[in-house]
Amino acid sequence: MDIAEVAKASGLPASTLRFYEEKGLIQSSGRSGLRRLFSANVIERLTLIALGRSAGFSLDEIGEMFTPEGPDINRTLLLAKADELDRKIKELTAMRDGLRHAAACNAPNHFECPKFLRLLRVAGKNRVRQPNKLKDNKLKRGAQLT
Amino acid sequence: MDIAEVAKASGLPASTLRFYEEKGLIQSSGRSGLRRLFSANVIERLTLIALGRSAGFSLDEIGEMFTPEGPDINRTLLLAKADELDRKIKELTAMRDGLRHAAACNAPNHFECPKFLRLLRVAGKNRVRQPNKLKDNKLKRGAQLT
DNA sequence: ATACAAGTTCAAGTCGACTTGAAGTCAAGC
DNA sequence: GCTTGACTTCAAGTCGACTTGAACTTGTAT
Repeated sequence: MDIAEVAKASGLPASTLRFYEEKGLIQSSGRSGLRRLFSANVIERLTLIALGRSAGFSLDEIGEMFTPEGPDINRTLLLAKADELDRKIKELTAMRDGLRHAAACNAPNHFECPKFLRLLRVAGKNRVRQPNKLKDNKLKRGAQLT
Repeated sequence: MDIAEVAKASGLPASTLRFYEEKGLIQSSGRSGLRRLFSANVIERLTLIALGRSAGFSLDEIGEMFTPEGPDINRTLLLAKADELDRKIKELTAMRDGLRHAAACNAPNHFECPKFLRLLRVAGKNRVRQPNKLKDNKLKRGAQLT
């Protein structure tokens, strides 16, 4: 298949496919002149990648999942991610309930409402993006598995 | 309080506090020379912001929530976000089950396993980041409320 | 009075996942 | 034989949420 066919079949723009190839997530089976040729199984691979993305994996993590030979899967990583999802689900559930409560509650100040305060405690655990400084720090990916 | 106290109390770096002020999310109550002075209620405000972030709001959305006068809350937006969380929770749950299954299942190829295929369908709905092109498009924020 | 730690501003950098643009290559149809 | 349109490469741009750096000012302790 040429890149346009893959694009159509996968729903991804050609630019993304080139980008994924460059990152080593997929590979083209050859060239016809300059043009990439893909074998049909790249579609499966892309589906797996989409799955990974929507489960919250980064492209690098997904890259690590495909074992050196063949598109197999790192079970440990999978289970770790499942546990992570479990935690996130719990948090989001509390968050959702909290939001609904906040919308309904008419305490003059939400900080006086015990339900709201409980919500804040949950929210606190769920911090988003800040560790920018540990860069060449090495443990980054290892740390969460301890 | 000066910025260092707020930083310590909130757990946020001073740079973030300045950034939030510039974005209009918090305000300093005055200056002592050059230095910002904050009143204690900025902590509540920051807590609310943290809450919003961890519920998945962008800083701009959070900005919209604080009604012009006083740190009150836009209930419609809150409920809409709660519904959104509901959807995400369902997806993540399916995803988590799917991951656990994928780790356990030893079909030679996951694409032959009906459970896995069902998972893929769910994953498909949960697309991450691509609409970069609708920029001056106007409806962006309005669209999700229709 | 002077040092200096801690504040300030403003511009630029970072991170991940792509997208966009410019400039070039090439197979196929007229 | 020449245009055309789909492909190619490579560099640079984008988006959100901050962080970092350089150059500067100031309150406080000595």
